[in-house]
Amino acid sequence: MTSPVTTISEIGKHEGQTVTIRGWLYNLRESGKLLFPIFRDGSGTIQGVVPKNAVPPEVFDAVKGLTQESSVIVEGKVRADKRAPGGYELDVSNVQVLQRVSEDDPFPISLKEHGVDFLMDNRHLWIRTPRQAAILRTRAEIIKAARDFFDDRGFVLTDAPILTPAACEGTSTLFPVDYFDEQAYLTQSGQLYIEATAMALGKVYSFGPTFRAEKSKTRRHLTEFWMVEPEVAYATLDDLMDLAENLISFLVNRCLEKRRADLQTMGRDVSKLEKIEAPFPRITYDEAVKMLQEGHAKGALETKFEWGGDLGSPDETYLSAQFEKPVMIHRYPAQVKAFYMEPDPQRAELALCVDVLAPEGYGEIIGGSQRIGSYDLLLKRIREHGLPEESFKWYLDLRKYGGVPHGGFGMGIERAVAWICGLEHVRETIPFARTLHRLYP
RNA sequence: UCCUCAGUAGCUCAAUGGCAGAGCAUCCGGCUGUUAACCGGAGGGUUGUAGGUUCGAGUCCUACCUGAGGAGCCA
Repeated sequence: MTSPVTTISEIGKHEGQTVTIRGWLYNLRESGKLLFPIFRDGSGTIQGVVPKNAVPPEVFDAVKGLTQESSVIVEGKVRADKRAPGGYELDVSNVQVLQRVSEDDPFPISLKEHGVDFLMDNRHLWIRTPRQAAILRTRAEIIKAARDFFDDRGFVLTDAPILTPAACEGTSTLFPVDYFDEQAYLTQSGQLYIEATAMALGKVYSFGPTFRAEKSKTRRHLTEFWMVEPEVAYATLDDLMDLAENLISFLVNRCLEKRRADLQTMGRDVSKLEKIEAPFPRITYDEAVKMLQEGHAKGALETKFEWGGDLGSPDETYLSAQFEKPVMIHRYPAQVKAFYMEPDPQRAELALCVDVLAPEGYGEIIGGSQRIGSYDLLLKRIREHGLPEESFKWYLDLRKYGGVPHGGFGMGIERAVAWICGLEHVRETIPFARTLHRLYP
């Protein structure tokens, strides 16, 4: 085949020309002496047309009865057709079958419905389907957009180690690993390390995987997930909220601009995304408590929320349902938050922190805070939380040598993707999800 | 760890305590505009595992295994 190779997503540029597509057979419809193979190549799908009286007999025979997901190189003429979902069809002139899938062991993912367990056992094949491919392309777009956002604003990428000697926040469960003669753990946040790089470089961010051995079984949890974590020297809580809302607006706008067709493939209601523009509503924890208590009085919430506790999942869902945009809740009681958060100078019982809740019940996608600047207060908090002082010696050094106000936040990529794509579960947002009961494939 | 639900053909699901079934997939045949194509035919089963109740168990009981959704915790 001598015609130029192109991708299905670019095929409209070749209308009237003969081109070569390299991909797989997605589906085949036969109507006697007329065959309709649908090809996919990773960039999209296109229907081919193979009339028996218009092609060499060997081409017709190669397509007739061809099995789903057989790999093929196809040559044909691109023709605009109103009947085609993508606007174009391929009048096939030549086909080379690289590997024919056996009828004895057909491709397991049919075009009909399947259950979660079966699909996750076959995740390595499930990702070939148009919907999953659209999700993975959108995830890639969101990651690229997040990096563009920070790179273009003077942030330096400083990735944190994945193997760590101790917990970043004493509470969550860690995955232990043997590290020669020592015990190491997989990181659960890069935050403490990027506080160090922020003191070196000013504005920094990390992007990488994090691991939490929590026995959580919900649509929002993975044991291995990816975070983008910016950290900024001299930043205040208001600076962080500005940064968070601008980041999220940027990500959503990029997807609307570049991945609109994929969002439609997923069935996403894009009108809801089009409302996502900074600024976002900002409410204090005190105001959130008031709203939750009103919600309970109206019967929308089962339990009455009392000041002082952390927000539960139903509470977050209720609060986010009151707004069309993500809502930023700030100044939680210090007692329910991490040891490193700066107290509010106005009210010492509050922490200068913020959680960003995505709309439509997707829950917390960002959590951040101003960090403690004082050496003495940080040491006091480490002792209060019963953390091993020796492990945090380097972290305390950051306050000993030129401590400054600073802060940052972490955004969970999978939750952000799940919300933007409108998915039921975060397991579809990552190529190979790791959950409580799943380590295969 | 706790609560709830589920497990029957390769897949998705039916079956009042009384002969284990359908659609899709596969195979055979038909069809020149199909859109999860359609039409006709065929093959395909240790009903998650181990016990128990019963004349008789896919169905009822007990334990266990596996998975899902949720709580807690979190991004």
